[in-house]
Amino acid sequence: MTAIETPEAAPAPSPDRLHTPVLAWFDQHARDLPWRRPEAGAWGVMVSEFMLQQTPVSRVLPVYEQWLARWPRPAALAAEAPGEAVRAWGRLGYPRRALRLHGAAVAITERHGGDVPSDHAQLLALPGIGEYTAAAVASFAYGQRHAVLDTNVRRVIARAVTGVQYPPNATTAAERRLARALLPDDEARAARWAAASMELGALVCTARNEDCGRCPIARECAWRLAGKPAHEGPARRGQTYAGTDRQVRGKLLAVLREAHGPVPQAALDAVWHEPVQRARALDGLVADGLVEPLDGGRYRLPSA
DNA sequence: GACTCGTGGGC
DNA sequence: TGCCCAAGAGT
Repeated sequence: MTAIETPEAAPAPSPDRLHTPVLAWFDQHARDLPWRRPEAGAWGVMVSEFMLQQTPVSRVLPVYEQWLARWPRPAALAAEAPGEAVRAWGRLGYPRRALRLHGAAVAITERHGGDVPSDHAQLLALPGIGEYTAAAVASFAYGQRHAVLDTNVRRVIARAVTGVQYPPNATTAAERRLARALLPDDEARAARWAAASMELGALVCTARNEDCGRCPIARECAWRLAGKPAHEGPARRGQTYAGTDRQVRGKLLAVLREAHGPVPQAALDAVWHEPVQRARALDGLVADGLVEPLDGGRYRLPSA
């Protein structure tokens, strides 16, 4: 019978064949980021993780430095008005993160004696900390063994192991299982692997224009061995922005951030022409606790 | 699960 | 130039 050459899925590489090259690559190419230095401590790691949610490193760097200089410990931030956190957040985006980081600092001060907890469940219970951030802090700050599944790691696993270009839209149980199975047994090595696989996704195995020529596991990569087939299925949801409530909220909050005191309604009305959407956006900011209404139609960042 | 929630830079 | 993306969390 005639053998027909059909594209066949490459076998998934064993974990050991991935760990050593990726860890060696990380030794040589890891960026020197301030939150990776020993003096950052768990608080520095935690602050960086909040800021890095959906935000590029280059934009986080300056804000991170100012933040840690001003609030070197959770208790220092907890003693401030939440509006100060929102103001210091600047233009990082998603300002509810600032509010949650402040709330987490308050909770750490009240419940944990001012020290960032090392326990995964206690981290997860803090505002603004979800599955990823809890694992990241426990792993990066405390050297624990956790699957740290961020967008970079998910993409690396999707390609190197599963053999597809992109991971699913939302994290699946299968991905969690796979990530756990890939974790080195040794705790310190597992923590190192978490950081290394994330860095590989950030620097080499990027969403677009991946650089397989610099990839330490190119020879093991199931996706590359399969001929790098294009992503199948529905396109991932694009994020529209222009004209949305988010844009209006951003404009409103920018005015309040830059004003050091109550702002009259008229100053807010000036940033968006359409009154219904403008009012809805402002209501949303108030409901979120990002804006505090005062008497006389004035507004300011939250004082408490 | 589907949506919302900012901002800016790279291609 | 527009579109895509960036260390997610909460509802």
